[in-house]
Amino acid sequence: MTNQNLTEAKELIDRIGRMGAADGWNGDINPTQRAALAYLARANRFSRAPSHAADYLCATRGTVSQTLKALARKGLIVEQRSTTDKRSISYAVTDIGQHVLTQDAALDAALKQLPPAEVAILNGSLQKLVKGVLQQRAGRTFGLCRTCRYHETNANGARCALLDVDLRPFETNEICHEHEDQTSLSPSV
Amino acid sequence: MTNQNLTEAKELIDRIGRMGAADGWNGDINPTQRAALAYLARANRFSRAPSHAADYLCATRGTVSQTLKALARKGLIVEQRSTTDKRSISYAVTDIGQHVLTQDAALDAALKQLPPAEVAILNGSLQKLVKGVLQQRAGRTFGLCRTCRYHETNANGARCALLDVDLRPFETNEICHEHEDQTSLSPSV
DNA sequence: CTTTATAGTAGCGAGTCGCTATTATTGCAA
DNA sequence: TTGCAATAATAGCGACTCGCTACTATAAAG
Repeated sequence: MTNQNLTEAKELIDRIGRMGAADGWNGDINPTQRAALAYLARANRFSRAPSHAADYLCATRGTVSQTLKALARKGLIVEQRSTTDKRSISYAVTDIGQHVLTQDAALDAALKQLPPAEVAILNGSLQKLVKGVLQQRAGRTFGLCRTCRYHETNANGARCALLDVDLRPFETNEICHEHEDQTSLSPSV
Repeated sequence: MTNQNLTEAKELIDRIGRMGAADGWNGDINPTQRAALAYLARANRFSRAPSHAADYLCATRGTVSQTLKALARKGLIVEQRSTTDKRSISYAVTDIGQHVLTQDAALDAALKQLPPAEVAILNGSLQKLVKGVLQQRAGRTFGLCRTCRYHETNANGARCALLDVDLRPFETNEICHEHEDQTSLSPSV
């Protein structure tokens, strides 16, 4: 029956995701656009390019490029061209975009009905799953800045040892495209 | 920080679902078609109509109608018109369709890496979430036949008290569109 | 024997999605 | 310094999803 459980888990994940998607058609945007918007809202200033969003969303750059252009057209994000590298673009979420993000519904409510402790356990299992899938497709982890191997604290506050920049306090709670786990060194499986 | 946990849970669910979707582009079909195919493979003979799949997949009948036609075009399912009700159609998964379904990959492997006990707990939480969302959108539960309020055992074996038909043993492990929880009688919330 | 409800579908418009070019730009190396 | 491979983003294609509004059968209820 363990195999039955695996099948069921897979179906449940798919189904709950699909419900979240059906739920995400609110507020003039579609589920994919909502996911991209949510990513940008949670990503730090080094991780708001189309290619980063594509990595996170497990889609191609071409697809994400279209999605972001649609969001920009609707005024939910704004393009910010880099001065140092003229190829790259960073998108910032506007106030309207932030507001649209708050209009979630069903899944939020369902989560609130679960005991906080259970949500924590659920998070743990889901994180393991994400990590497991990531391992196979050689994807990036996109963890919180402060949980990264390159995160340091010094006299000024926080610092990223990889990019060699100081970090504002709030930034350490954002998602980073360069994130790498501290607990590595398990050579494979 | 409990609010942080809720946001994270939502993001994780979305992300793992999206990974599963990206994963589902294997074998000449897209993720939606795979989901519909998987549903038909798990549904009992009373639950394989377009409208039932639409209910399960949280999509409109129109959309699902197209998806099923695409699957039929590819030979993964076959149309079976009902003789009693000439309006309704039931789809059956072909051998080829069954074979395509086995070609999953990343998510399956990641699930296998989790301890079975953790998978069981995960299932429990996800089921509660699904139930919670369903409650809000007044959707059907689509549980296993044998866990239904109308499931009975008699001299012949199993029976459905709602549809008043005898059931073959394997059918009690299939998903049913008419499924209703036994533990009801909580008038609302 | 008409309403009224139900099951499935067609067609529309916007958009996703993988794919293959294509255009800028950057960085490295001869 | 010129040349060229890598990188970032995008355009365009074809198949498809998706919500939506009709629309056609058929079935059931009055």
